Amino acid sequence: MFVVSMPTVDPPKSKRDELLEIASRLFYEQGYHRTGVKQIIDEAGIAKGTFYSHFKSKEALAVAWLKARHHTWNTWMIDFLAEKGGSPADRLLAAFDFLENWMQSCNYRGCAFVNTLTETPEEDSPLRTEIENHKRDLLALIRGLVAAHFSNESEDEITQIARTIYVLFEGSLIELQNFREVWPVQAAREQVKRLLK
Amino acid sequence: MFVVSMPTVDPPKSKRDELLEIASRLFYEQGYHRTGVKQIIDEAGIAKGTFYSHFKSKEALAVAWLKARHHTWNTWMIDFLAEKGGSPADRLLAAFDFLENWMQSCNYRGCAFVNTLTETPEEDSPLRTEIENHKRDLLALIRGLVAAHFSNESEDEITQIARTIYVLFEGSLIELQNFREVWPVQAAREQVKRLLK
Amino acid sequence: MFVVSMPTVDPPKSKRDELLEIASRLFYEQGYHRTGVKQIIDEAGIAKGTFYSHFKSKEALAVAWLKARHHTWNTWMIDFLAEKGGSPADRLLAAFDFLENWMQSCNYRGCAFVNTLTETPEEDSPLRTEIENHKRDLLALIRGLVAAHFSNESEDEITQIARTIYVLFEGSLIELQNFREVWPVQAAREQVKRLLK
Amino acid sequence: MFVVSMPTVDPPKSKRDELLEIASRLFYEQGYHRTGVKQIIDEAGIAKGTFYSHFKSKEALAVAWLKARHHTWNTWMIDFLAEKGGSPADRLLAAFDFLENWMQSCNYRGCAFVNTLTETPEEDSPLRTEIENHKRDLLALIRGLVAAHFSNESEDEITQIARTIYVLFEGSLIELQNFREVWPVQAAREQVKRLLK
DNA sequence: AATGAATGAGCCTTCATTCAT
DNA sequence: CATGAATGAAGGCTCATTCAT
Repeated sequence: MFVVSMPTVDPPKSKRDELLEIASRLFYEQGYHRTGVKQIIDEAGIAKGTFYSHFKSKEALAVAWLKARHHTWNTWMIDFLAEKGGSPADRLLAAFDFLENWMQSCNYRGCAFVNTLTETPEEDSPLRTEIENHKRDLLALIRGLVAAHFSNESEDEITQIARTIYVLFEGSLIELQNFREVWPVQAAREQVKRLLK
Repeated sequence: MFVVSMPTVDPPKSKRDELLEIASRLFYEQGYHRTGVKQIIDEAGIAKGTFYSHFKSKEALAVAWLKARHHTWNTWMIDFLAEKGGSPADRLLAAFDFLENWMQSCNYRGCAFVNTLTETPEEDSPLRTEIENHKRDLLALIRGLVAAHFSNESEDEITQIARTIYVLFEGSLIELQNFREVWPVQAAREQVKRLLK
Repeated sequence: MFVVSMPTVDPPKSKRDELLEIASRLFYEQGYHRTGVKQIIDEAGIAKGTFYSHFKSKEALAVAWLKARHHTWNTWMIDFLAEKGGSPADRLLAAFDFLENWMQSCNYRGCAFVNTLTETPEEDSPLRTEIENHKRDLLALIRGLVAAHFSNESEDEITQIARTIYVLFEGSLIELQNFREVWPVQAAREQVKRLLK
Repeated sequence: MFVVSMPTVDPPKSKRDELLEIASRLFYEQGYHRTGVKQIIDEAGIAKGTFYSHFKSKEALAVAWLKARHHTWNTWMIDFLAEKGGSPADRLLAAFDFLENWMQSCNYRGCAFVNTLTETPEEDSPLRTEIENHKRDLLALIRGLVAAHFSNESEDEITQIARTIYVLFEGSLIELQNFREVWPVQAAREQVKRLLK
């Protein structure tokens, strides 16, 4: 069975990449605010100043993290969908399998973007921009698959269905985190199945 | 039109209540970790020691906050449903109207419980217990209305539908926070409408 | 074999006595500065104000503690000497047996008076007065036994021997605390044995 | 006459050394617990953060203090013995002269190691390790001189005598601190004189 | 007597960032 | 590029004591 797990990465080429990799792990596992610059540089074995020669601030690092994670996560999921499906409908359902598998990996801490969103009240924060972009792309991905599935439906109808699936996806994401049980994603997937008939 | 907004409260009877009120506002607006004890006591105009004679720790205060908010929020929503609906189905739909109204109130920062969840990786935190309790109660509320609507369906079917609606509710909650646009809740409500037919 | 241990005390008659008893235990086990008034009143189950109606300050409580301990400890040791000895010389040696037994009781934390001395740099502190009194009395006790043993020696000679034994006693006290081994007191006792020949 | 006093030190090379020097003085004069990090940094004229870039904790600073003092104090005493004596026996007696001189220096506050011992009930504290090491070395120093003096005695006998002298030394140390009078060390020295005959 | 809220200075430690070297 | 000392506000929390009730 295909198991969702972060692909192991090659040894990072640069100090910057190494910092990014360390920060990615810590930001995800502990959250943005709970992770201090000190911890990052300690784990990287570099000096304070070096850190700031690579990133102008902790926030800038977090932006880089979200940008990178956007790419990684998308690749990760799209590869999973390709592995599983089949038809657009199969792929849409596979997105929820992806979620279920991910949640069952030991370190599941929810969605990095949602977690960062709730930690960031300021609407004009650059972090919020990354988060919105990521989620818009996810919605667009879903919409693409819905459009391929329902080739005869109106644009509006397709948008509506895509949004519904998206909301189900996001709701699953957060409730898996809350309850650490699989029923939220299973309920969501069943509903999507019905939607795609 | 009925507008969702926190009912104004009477002048607090005790310093403890005042602290709780101030903390509630700050925790909600800024998040748990971004709000310092210093800020709370400054706004309350009291000394550090006084704070700790009322609450044994910042975390204990946050637990008290979530417990109180659980009650306030439930009352708030249940009153809204009573105002609007009618039938159990109407009430279920009204829950999403509630969400839409709430989101349009100027200070919407999402769900206090979800926000605190993502700030709290430790699964054994007392905060997590409050969060889970709150969400379980919300799910139970929804399930009660679904059961009243579908009196002929099996228990399993009712559970399944309730869970779906719950996931749609939670997904709306978070996406309203992300996009500050109403479409997520509208898509969710439309889906619920279909589910209840 | 006779074992040194604090005699169990009757249930305290007054709140004051109870406070004193609790504080005695905590001051001895944790030291004077490490023991807070809060901990004392918590263990006593009384309010802050009540504490200060019984003792005008934490220092006053400590003075009361040392005064009481002076009496308790003296009784404790003198009873032990009476049990053991015999001749004045036997009693002097028994003082070191007393030390050895005491040290082997699980909670040995050294001499309360010496510990408080080292925690109290201010020479004019009321605590220092109690400490000095206690030690002067101990020296006097030893001198009395030495005088009884060496009835033909000059006053000066007796004083000199008493002081030597006293210094050996004090040195044992502190080194038992440091090494948690019995050799310091055994070496001291052997020396006293020779001195008394 | 040779007077015992801390040799004046060159202007410290580094901030770290300066901090250590200031802390050494304060820890000795006021005790470990009564000396706050705040006071240390105020006297050093540096910021809080700077302190913690040099020492990871107050306890780590205290360990550094005891390590340095171990070295300083040993040098101090050994130099004194070299200055005075002569034969091993002379040196052993000179150790008590050292004590007497030291005590008469205005700031005598007893032995830093003994003082810290009584402030530190936790047997597994890193401070306790330093204290034990220091005292073991002192005992070894005494034993070396005793062995040189009594070249014909058995190892056991030498150990026994060394321990006795050590206990006399420690007893003097603490009683000089208690009474601020010279008789304890004089009594001890007389006894040592007899022991070495 | 007894309560416990109130004080405010103090506790040790961490924060993100800067800058001279 | 890299270092790491320096900043100073802020982190959560405890201290001994007072005082109105």
